[in-house]
Amino acid sequence: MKANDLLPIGELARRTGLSVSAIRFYEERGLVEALRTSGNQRRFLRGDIRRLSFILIAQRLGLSLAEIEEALAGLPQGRTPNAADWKRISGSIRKRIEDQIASLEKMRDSLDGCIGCGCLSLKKCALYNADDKWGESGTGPRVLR
Amino acid sequence: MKANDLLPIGELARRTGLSVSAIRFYEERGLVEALRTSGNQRRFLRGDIRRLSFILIAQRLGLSLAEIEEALAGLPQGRTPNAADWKRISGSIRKRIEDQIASLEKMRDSLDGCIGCGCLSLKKCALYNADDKWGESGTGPRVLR
DNA sequence: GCTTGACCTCAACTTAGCTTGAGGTTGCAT
DNA sequence: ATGCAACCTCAAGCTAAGTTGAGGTCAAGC
Repeated sequence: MKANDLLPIGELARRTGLSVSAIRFYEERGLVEALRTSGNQRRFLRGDIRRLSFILIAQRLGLSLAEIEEALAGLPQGRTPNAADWKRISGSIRKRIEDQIASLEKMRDSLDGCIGCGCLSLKKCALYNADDKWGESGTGPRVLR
Repeated sequence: MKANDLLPIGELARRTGLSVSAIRFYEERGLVEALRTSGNQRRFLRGDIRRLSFILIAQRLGLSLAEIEEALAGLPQGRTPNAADWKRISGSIRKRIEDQIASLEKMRDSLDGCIGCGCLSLKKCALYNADDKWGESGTGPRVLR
C-alpha cells in the first residue's frame, strides 16, 4: 500500500464494477464526493469503494437513488456506513422485500383463481383489483415495477 | 343498448379508467384500433373495453407494453382475448410471478444472513452476488425493478 | 520533450409510458 | 344557427439512471 490512498476515477470504477460515467453521475447527485488534483482530476478516498458498494447493494434491493441518498444523508457528515448503520438500514429494506413478496403472492393467488375465468371485467375481477397500491402517482411514467 | 355500439374515446376512457391520452397512445402503439367518423373522430367497438382491460391487467402483472403487444399479436387478426387465450397467456404470467417471488426470497434470506455483518465487500458479500440476473442489459436506464 | 491513455466538462440522447399544451375542428343540444 | 364540450393532431416534456460524443487537458513513461 502506497503512501497516499487517493484513487483516480478509473481505479474506483475497476474496483466497484461501476462505469466511470456512473461514478461521475453519482458525484453530481451528491452520493459521493471527490477531492481534486491541481489539474482538476478527481481523487477518491479508499472508503468510497465501500460507499459505492453500499449504493450498488441498496440498488439491487430496489431502492432508488433518491432513497439511497436519504439513507446516506441520515449518517453524520457523509460518513461511510458501518455495520451498525447497516443493521438499522437493512431493517427497513427487509420490510420492503417482505411487502413485495406478499403482494406478489396475493397476485399469484388471484391469478390462480382467475385462470379459466377469463372474465376480465374491471370492477369485478379479483386480479384487477388485487393490489390497489400500484395506482397512479403524479406525473412522469407510471411506476414501472 | 342503442343501435350502434360505437364508443367515443372519452366514453372508453370512463369505462376503463384510462386517460384519453393513454388510449390514444395505445392506438399509436398498435394495441387498439379505432374506426373514424366522417369528421375524423375515433369510434371504438365495445370489445375494446375488454381489450383495454386486458392490457391493464397484464401491465399490473409486470408485462411491458411490448410484451403485451406480442401477446395480443399472437391472436388472429387483433381478436380480443377470450377465456381460452387467457388461460394460455396466464400460464406464462404465473411463471414470471413465481420467479420474482423466488428471487425476492433469496434476497431476503441473504439479507438476513448479512444483518450485523456489514461487510459490504463486493466479491464476497452474498447479498451483492445474490441474484446475478439483475445485471446490465444494453443501453438506456438500468432495468428499474 | 513528447506521446498516449486517462481524465475533464457539457450537452444531448436513451427507454418506457405516458402527460401537457397549443392551436384547431366536430357534433350534439338548444 | 349557435354554443360549447368533446374531439383532433403534433410537438415537447416528464422521470430514472445513466451513456455517448465532442472537444479539450493532464500526467507519467520513455
